[in-house]
Amino acid sequence: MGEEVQMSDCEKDVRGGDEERMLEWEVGLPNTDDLTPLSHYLISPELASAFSISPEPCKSMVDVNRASENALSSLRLQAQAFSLNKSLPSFKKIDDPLIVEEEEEDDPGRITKDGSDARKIRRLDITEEEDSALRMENSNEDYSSPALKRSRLVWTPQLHKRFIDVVGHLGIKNAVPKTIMQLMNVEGLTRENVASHLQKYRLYLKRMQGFEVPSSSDHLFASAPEPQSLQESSGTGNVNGTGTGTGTGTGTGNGNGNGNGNGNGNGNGNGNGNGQMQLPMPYAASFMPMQVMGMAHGHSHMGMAVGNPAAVAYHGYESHPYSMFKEQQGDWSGNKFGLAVSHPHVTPNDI
DNA sequence: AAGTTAATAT
DNA sequence: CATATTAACT
Repeated sequence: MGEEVQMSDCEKDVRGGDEERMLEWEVGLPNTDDLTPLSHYLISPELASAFSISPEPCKSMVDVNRASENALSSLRLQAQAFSLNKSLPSFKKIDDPLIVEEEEEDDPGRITKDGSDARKIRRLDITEEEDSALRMENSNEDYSSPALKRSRLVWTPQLHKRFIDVVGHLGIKNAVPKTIMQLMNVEGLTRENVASHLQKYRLYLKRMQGFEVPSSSDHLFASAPEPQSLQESSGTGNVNGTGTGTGTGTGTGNGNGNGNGNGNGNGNGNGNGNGQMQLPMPYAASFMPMQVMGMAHGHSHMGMAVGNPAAVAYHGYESHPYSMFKEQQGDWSGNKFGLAVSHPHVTPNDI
C-alpha cells in the first residue's frame, strides 16, 4: 500500500544522500558502492566447474527481498519473544515483479508423492527465478491451486528439531501454533501442521512428566518451565552457528552425556540436559528458512528427510523420521514403556 | 481468528 | 498402530 520504495530512494538512504532519511539502524551499513554487485560471481567459472559447483546464477532482487523479509521477520519475532521489542524497521520491497511466496533454501521437509510426478527438472530460462530450479529439486509439488491438497507433512528430525528449539525458546507456555510456525520459519509449514504436532508434543510431555529421570542438575522442563520471557538455561553449547551460508554446521558437539534419559531431551539432539533449549538470545536470527513441501504418502512409512526425489528413491534410511537409528518409534511420542531412553536422537547433523 | 481437543484418515 | 489432518468447539 503505502510502501513503495524505489531503488533510488534506497540508494539515497544508504549512501547518506538524505542524512535525515537514514534510519539509525542503517548507519554504518556499507553503501551500494562497497557491496558486491548482485550480478557478480563469487567464484570463477573454472573453480566452480572444478568442484562441480553448479553455476547458480547470480542473485536477483528477489533474493534480496526475500532475505530481508526473512531476516526481519525472524528478528521481530525474536525481539517479541524476548519482549525487548524496539520496533524494528519494516521491510520494504525493493521492487521486483514476481515475488513469489515460495522459498528454496536448505533442508526439505516433505517428500514427493509416491514418486510419480517426482522430478521435473526443467531448467529453462531461469531469469531471476532460477533458484526455482533448485526449488524444483527439493520441493516438488507446489500446491498453488486451492484445489490441491497438501500431502501429508512428514516431521523429519530436522523439522522436529526446529520445532523443539522454538518451543523451548518460547517456553511451553507461550508456544502456540502460530508463533511457533512463524519462528520456525519453514516454508510450507502451516499453522495447522504445527498445531497438530504441538498437540502430540504436549501429550508426550504430559505423559512423560511422571517419571522423568532426575536428571541431575538442571530441571527438565517437562511440566511447566517458567515461562516469562527469558529462560535461557545453561550455557552449554549452542547449536546453530547461525551464519547464513551453510548455517547448520556445528550442532552436536557438546558432551551431553548426562546419562539420564531425561525426558524431552530429544528435542535438541545433543543432550545438554535441560530441555529448555539453548540459544539464549540470538536465536531466531540464526535460522535459515527451510522448505517443506513434498509429501509422504504411501503406505508404510518411509518418510525421508530428504526432500529430493532422488533421495527418496534411494530411501537412504527408511524408517521413521525420528528414529533414524533407533528401534521402533520410541521417540517422544511412542515409548509405551514410559521410560525415557536417552536417544542419540536425531542426527545432530543439523540440517 | 486462533487455540484446543476430539475424531478421522493414512 | 503411530502420526498427520480435519472437524468441532471455545
